[in-house]
This record gives sequence, C-alpha cells and structure tokens, in this order.
Amino acid sequence: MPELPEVETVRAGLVPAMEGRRILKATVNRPDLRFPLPEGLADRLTGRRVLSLRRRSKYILADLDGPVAGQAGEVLLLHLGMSGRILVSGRTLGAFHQDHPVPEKHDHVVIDLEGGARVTFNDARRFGAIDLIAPGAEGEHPLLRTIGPEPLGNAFHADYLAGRLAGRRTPVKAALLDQRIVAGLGNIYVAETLYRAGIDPRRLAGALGADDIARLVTEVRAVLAEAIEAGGSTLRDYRHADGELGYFQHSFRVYGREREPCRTPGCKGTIARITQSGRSSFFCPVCQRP
DNA sequence: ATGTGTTCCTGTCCGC
DNA sequence: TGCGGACAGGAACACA
Repeated sequence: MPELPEVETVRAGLVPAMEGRRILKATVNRPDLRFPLPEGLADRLTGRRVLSLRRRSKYILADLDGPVAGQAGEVLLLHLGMSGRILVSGRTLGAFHQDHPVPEKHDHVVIDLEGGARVTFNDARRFGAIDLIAPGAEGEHPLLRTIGPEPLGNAFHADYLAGRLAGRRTPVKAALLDQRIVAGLGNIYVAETLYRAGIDPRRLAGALGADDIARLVTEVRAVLAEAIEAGGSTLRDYRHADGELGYFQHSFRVYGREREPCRTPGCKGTIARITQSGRSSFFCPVCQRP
C-alpha cells in the first residue's frame, strides 16, 4: 500500500501503538529486504522509546530516544515498497487492531511495545526497506537526500514545478513519478492527477503551458488530500492490515478502469491503458488532450 | 545530463 | 485443476 496517502494512513495508525512507548522486544525473522537490515537492528531497537512518528514522501520515520538520557537517538526508517504492510495487534484497550495475533508468511520484523501493541512489518516481495539513521544524519541519507518537496507543503507550487519541468523531454507521466521532482506520487495518483488536470500522460513535460502546470499543482494537492481523508486506497483484499481501511479506490476515475466509460459528465470517452516506462497509464483520450 | 529499459521478489488472476 | 504468462501500489541501476 505504497503511495503517499497510504503511507500517511499507516503512519497515523501507528501513532497510538508506538508514540511515547518503549520498545520491549524486536525480532528479526529475515536478514534482508531490498538491502540487508542494519547491523544489530533488534538490539538497537530494544529499550528505545519512540518519541514521534513522521512521514517524508513514502517513508515513515520514527524518532527514537538515545540509550543515554537527554541524548538524541537514531531514526528508524521504514519503506513499504510495492507489497509492504504494517500490521498492528495486541491488547490495548481497543485503541487499535486486535485481530492479527498469528504470525504470517513474510513477517520480517516484529516489534513489541510497552502497552501491549505488536507492530509487524510484512513484505512479500521485499522491495521495502528498513534502516537506522544516526542522529542528525537524515539529510544525507541516500534514500532521502534527493527527494523533492512534499506535495502538500509550501515548497511545491507552480513556479517551482515549472522550473523543474522546463526543457524536459520526458512524458509528464514519468516526470510526476520522479521522486526528485515531487515526493510521494506513484502510479495511481499520477493517473488520477493527470485525468483531473485534463492532461494526456504522453505529453512532454517541457511542453506544458503555465496553465497546465498550475492545474497540475492544484490537482496533485487535491487528489492527495482527498485520498488521505479517505484513509488511502485498498487494492487487494488485505485483511487485518493497518491502513487497509482506506476507501479512496472507489473514487478512482481512471486507474484500473480500462475499457470502462469516462466519468466526466457528458463525455462519451472510454478509458484507455497504455504502457509508459514499463508501467500502465490509464487515461481518457477525450478529456485528456495530447 | 537526460531519457529509457531492466531488475529485484512473490503472489494472484486470467485464458487455455 | 494445472500451467504459463501478464501484471502488481516502488525505485535503484545500467546503459544509450
């Protein structure tokens, strides 16, 4: 469940289980995801208190306290890749899920917290990532260093985007997927954004007009905000996963709707699917002009 | 530098 | 029911 709204939903779901709580035990069942887990991960987590949970792009960042009182601790970085899920279970006064007590296949890391919650990182395809970042080193971390502005933040605006797209001969679809240009968008929300902005995904980024770019900024923000409000999107029938309460998938206007009618009032178009840079693009050939 | 294609891995679904 | 192939929400990497 991996684009920005899903990650934000997962982060929010982890707050009652983790924030302010001490990690009593950490179990590593598998030594590697996309890359090897940090050396001594379980030991470095055990005994630490989770001070706060943040999100940057599609990454969840957990600020830990240090082993020495008053000293800053490491930051736990979590990335879900394509298939990653974070499950929350445990006896906790009903504050969160209680229905996933049984270990499943691909439960790679399990964290037990003060208060009785168990947080499980499950990722069948192992495209996800877990890392520990030294205090103050977040800005130089290879996975975070080159990421562009948060789309819901002040740094993402039409002038900025125009500057980043100028002269680019790549399709706008690819440009919006590029995390260095804007953080957090993935295949679904790019498709939905381009539909709402009335822009054909094949148009070259550098050929967009100022009006196109202004609409893109508006629609990126609107789609993401609506999706977060809906708790993200749930594609497959992931039972028991935190964050799968999302229902934004019912609001998709183009994603996954190949050969279905366009939902723009009065439009007789049919949603098309093409492949761009190896991934599916869904769009209405009538509403979204080349 | 910029743009494109391949690759990592497992699971599911669809057509024969 | 089995089997093969296409496809899946990401992103790093190798190459032209």
